[in-house]
Amino acid sequence: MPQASTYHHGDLRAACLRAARELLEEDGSAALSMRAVARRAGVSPTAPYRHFPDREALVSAVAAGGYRELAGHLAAAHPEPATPDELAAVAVAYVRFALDHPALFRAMFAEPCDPGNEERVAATAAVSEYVRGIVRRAYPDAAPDALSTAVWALVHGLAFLHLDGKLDASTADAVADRVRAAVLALLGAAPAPR
Amino acid sequence: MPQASTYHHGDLRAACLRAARELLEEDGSAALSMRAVARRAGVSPTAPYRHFPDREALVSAVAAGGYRELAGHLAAAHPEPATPDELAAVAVAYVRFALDHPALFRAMFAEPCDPGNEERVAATAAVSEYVRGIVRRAYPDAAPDALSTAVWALVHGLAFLHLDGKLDASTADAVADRVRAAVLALLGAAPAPR
DNA sequence: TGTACATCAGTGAACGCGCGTTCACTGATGTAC
DNA sequence: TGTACATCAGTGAACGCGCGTTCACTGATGTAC
Repeated sequence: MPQASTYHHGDLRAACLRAARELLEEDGSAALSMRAVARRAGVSPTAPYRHFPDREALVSAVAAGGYRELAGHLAAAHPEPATPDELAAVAVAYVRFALDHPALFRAMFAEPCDPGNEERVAATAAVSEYVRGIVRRAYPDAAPDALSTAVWALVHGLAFLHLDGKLDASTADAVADRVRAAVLALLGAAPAPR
Repeated sequence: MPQASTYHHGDLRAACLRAARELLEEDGSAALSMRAVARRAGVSPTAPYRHFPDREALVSAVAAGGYRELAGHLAAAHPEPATPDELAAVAVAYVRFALDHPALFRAMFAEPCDPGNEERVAATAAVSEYVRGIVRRAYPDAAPDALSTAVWALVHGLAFLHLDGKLDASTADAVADRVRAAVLALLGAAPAPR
């Protein structure tokens, strides 16, 4: 590292993404800026333009990474949820992810999103497919579109209401209990768990 | 209007709120700025500071107005929803409001919101109380907290998923159908409609 | 193996922008006598 | 009714900021002969 020729960074693209993530983690209400990312990556303000045509592209790439991470996090909560209880555990994980990474979550969902960015569109579709898969397995007899849309919206709404301070998010336990209770209130009596 | 002494505006506070609303309606992804509001109100950039101590105060006031408007819009959809169908109609109205006033809706829910603003806190509480009241009336035997949280989250999630382009919002009918189907999928078989 | 040269990935100065907010000010209004 | 004066609601210049993006550039790398 000392005498390393520092002029060519080596992997600035990855470094930018890492820097962006760090900035989002540090300031939960930060909006990403090219300059801040460059600064954090230790590089001139314009260097990132070698790797991202514009700000939108950077944000989309960060968001896409976030979707993948979220998917992993959900799968870790329960690989194949089938009962309402197991679905509730996945719901808790979704909301937890949002609260643990608020700025990232906002970048993923609340920034006006460029539908032309393929990576991003694909990553969003993957999340939506994942939810649909879960719901279909758990409720094979229900209308899959309506029910999976509803489940995603329910969980997503819980995430944002907590994130935006409309529901108290001060302790993790209280959040988890509330999310579980909400999911069970609607799903506990829902169409024929297998 | 010609010879009116224009120096003293008369009711600049209200004019600022009106201007802010107009700006939000015109650019669905606009973030409010003091200067833009002043410009729109036809007044010097600093005049609004006579009426709002800072930007946050202006935004909160606008948001509070939005909550009241939303409440009226929901009540207009159905004054006393009791069946799942009637609840679905209110849900459609909620999502419709979000899509018809995207920037306002974001200002209401997605801006990091100052919990010190009493007007705003009260207006939020009113929305939440309204939902609770509806749910309690429709499902008197259910746990009211869990169920009303769930219903609000479901509807709120539907609103944001459409708003942020994760669900197709290109035609009003498709949105209404999807919202209705989602609500009925979860509520149709839910605890004992009265 | 050595050299010429194209390519690539950075730099740094500069552009023009809009913003929130402060400050000293001034024109209009209303109240007390 | 008329006048002096306090108060109020505006103005306009200025501050310092960070931003996205462009441009001409330069240092490092790798390839062809």
